[in-house]
Parts: sequence; structure tokens; C-alpha cells
Amino acid sequence: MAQTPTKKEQTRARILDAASQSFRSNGFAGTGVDGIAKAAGVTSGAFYAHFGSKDGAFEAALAAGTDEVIDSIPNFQTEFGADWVGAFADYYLGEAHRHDLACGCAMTTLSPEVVRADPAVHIAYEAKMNRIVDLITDGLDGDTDEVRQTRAWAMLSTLIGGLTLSRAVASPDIANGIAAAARTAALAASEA
Amino acid sequence: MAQTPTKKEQTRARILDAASQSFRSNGFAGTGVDGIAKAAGVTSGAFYAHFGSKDGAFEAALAAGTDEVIDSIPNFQTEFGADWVGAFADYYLGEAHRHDLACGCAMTTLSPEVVRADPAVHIAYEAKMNRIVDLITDGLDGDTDEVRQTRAWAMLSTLIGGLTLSRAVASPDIANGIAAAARTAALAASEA
DNA sequence: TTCATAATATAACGATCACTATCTGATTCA
DNA sequence: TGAATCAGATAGTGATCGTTATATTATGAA
Repeated sequence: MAQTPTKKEQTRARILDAASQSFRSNGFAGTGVDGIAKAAGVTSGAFYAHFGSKDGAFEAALAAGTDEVIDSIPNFQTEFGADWVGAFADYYLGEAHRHDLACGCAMTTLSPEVVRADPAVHIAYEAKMNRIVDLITDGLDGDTDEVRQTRAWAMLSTLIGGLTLSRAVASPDIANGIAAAARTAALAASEA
Repeated sequence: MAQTPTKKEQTRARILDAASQSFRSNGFAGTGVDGIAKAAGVTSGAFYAHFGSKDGAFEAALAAGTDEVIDSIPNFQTEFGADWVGAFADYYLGEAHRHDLACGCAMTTLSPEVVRADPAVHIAYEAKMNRIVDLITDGLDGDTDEVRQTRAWAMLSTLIGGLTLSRAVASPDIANGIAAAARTAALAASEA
């Protein structure tokens, strides 16, 4: 099963993709349903048939975005071994990721939106973030699981904050400086 | 001069206050001009007489919000001396600040909005952030100014990311854990 | 008191918002 | 072939959006 996706599944995927990109780029309130539909090549009727509401699409986009992270972390860990945190930080704070808001990491772009969202969204977000932290924890050193989890949260905080700051400033030089500073600090946080 | 503020100045201050709170709580796109005016006890006519546009009010709110940080950092440094970073992190990641979005630090709430804003806003934001980093730099150890600035950016990244994450999760326990992890990492980043 | 001006209110503009009721066209199965 | 089902389109709802032109009120000088 789940071989070739049906036409309906393809349409849903296109809408979800467009929604994800717009929510990340423009935020929840800055995103319109018609805009999502148009970007997906459908009308709002199809949007509502698939997601029911704008909130519903946001929750789906949030789940999909965090799942991308969940999928990617083991890849970094297997590909780069003990140096995976450095490789991850390089990607996370790299120019390509900094300049690509629409397809960038959902943790950075959507977390501020989650802050404003319904309690149900907070709960769904927390579940995904716990999963992400557990995966990171598996790849860190540290005597106890608690210590490793603390390091994982610290590392994520630094990456997300650094990415946000570097995206907000105007000059590339300063953005590079912030990225480099956050990279070093994220690595240090992951090791102590 | 600048003794008792005139009525006009008081009105402007009330509108700016309402705008600042709404932009931080609801984001730029989630904020309406009429809502700002109503919260300030005026109508949209007064709003446009004072700020010209919604963008204009955002820029003013951003400037005012970052100025709050600029004013507060020297206070922390003189009041707490060598331990000022710890005190600042305590405040920044403390429960009170985490729960107060409307009056919380503009760096955390408005930076994601700046990312989406016009180039002019990026430039104004960068100028303010440079000032903030310079003030922090003055209160840090480190052989060269460049090292201290790097530490300042790293510390800010960790505080902002940690505050965002702790606000986005659902359970107070996890939020506390994130705050504690970010506090430790921010302190470490400020010292190395 | 009168007049000019500044500060704010009022009312409206077109555009867009999230959303829904209804319809069309294609597919599926009997 | 015919009926049923379903994906998606169409067209519209009232509400709210940012903004502006105009009207009204308050203020201060002469």
C-alpha cells in the first residue's frame, strides 16, 4: 500500500506544501486561505475539503514541519557520526538555510506562531519537540539522560535564536557573525 | 523642556503603548489599527495623525521596545556587578517574563516579525541590536572586543531561542526545563 | 470674545478576510 | 449503461482590513 499516491492525496500534499511555505514565510495571521489555494493550483473549495479550516491547515503544517526535523536528525547522526552536531549546526545556521524562509526549519519559523496559538496546538507542538529532543539526546554525551536532555534543549535554543537573529539583521557580515557565534555556542552547549 | 508631557504627547504615548503590546502579543499581521486605537482609547483618526501608517507604528514600537533593552542592560550591570549576566538571564527566562507576552522583551517577540519586514526595518533593527550588543560586550570578559561581541551574540541567541521555546510548549515542567537549560547555556556562552 | 489652528472623531472607501452552500464533472461500481 | 459518490470549482456571505477625506471639537493667541 501507499504506493503511488492518488490524485486526492497529491492535491492534499500540494495544498499542505503551499500552506507550510506560507505559514513559515508570512506567519499564521499573514497567510490567507485563498493565497494557499492559489499557490497550490486549486480553489478554496478544495482547501476546505481537505483541511476544514485555516487552523486545521496550520496544525497539519506544523506536524509536517516538525516531522521533517524528526526525520532529518537520525540522518545527520548516521552520516556524520560523532561530529553530527557540528554538521547539523553548519546546515542550520548556513547561508542557504538562513535565506530560505519558506522551506526552512519549522522550529524557528513556527514556534513564535505556536506561542500565540490554541492550547491544543501547544500540546501537539510539545509532543513533537519532545520527540526531537529525544532524538538529539540519543546522539549526545552526558552521564544521565537528564543531562543530555538539558544539553539538547540548550543546543536547540541557541540554534533557533541565532537563526532568528541572523535573519533579522540587515548586513550579511553581522548575520555571518551571529551565525558563527551561535554555532560555537550550540556546539558548546551540546557538550556541557 | 520635556517637563510634563502635553496632551498630544500623552495620546501618542498611549497609542504607542497599545501598538507595542499588540504587536508583541499578536504579531504584525495579527494586529489591527482599529484594535490599537480602541485599546488606546482613541479612534483610527488619531492613530494615523500620529503614526501615518501601520508600518510606521511598527517601526516606532520596535524602536521603543529595543530602547527598553538598551536602557535596562546598564541597570543590570550596575546593580549586580560581575553577576549581572546571571541576573539578566534569571529575569529573561523567569516565569513572569515568560507569561507576559504583551510587555515582554521586544527582541524575542518582534525579531521574527522583523524577518518578514521591509529592508528599512532590518536596518533600524540592526542599529538597535548593535547598540544592545555593545552594551552587553562592555559587561563581559574576553581578551578582544571581537571575542566579547561573539559571546554577546551567542548569549542573546540562547536567551531568545530559549524564551521562545519555553513559551511554545504546553506543560510548565518542560517550560521550566527549557528555561533552566537556556540559562545555563547563556551564561556559559557569555564566558566562553 | 474671536479667529486660526491643531487634535481627534466620524464615516466611508475598496480590498481582502475566513468560510459555506451549491453546483459541476469525473470516477466507480452495479 | 445508469446511478451513486466524491473531488473540486464557483460564487457568494458578512466581517474586518488599512487607509483617507471630511467634519467636529479643543486649544491658544490676538
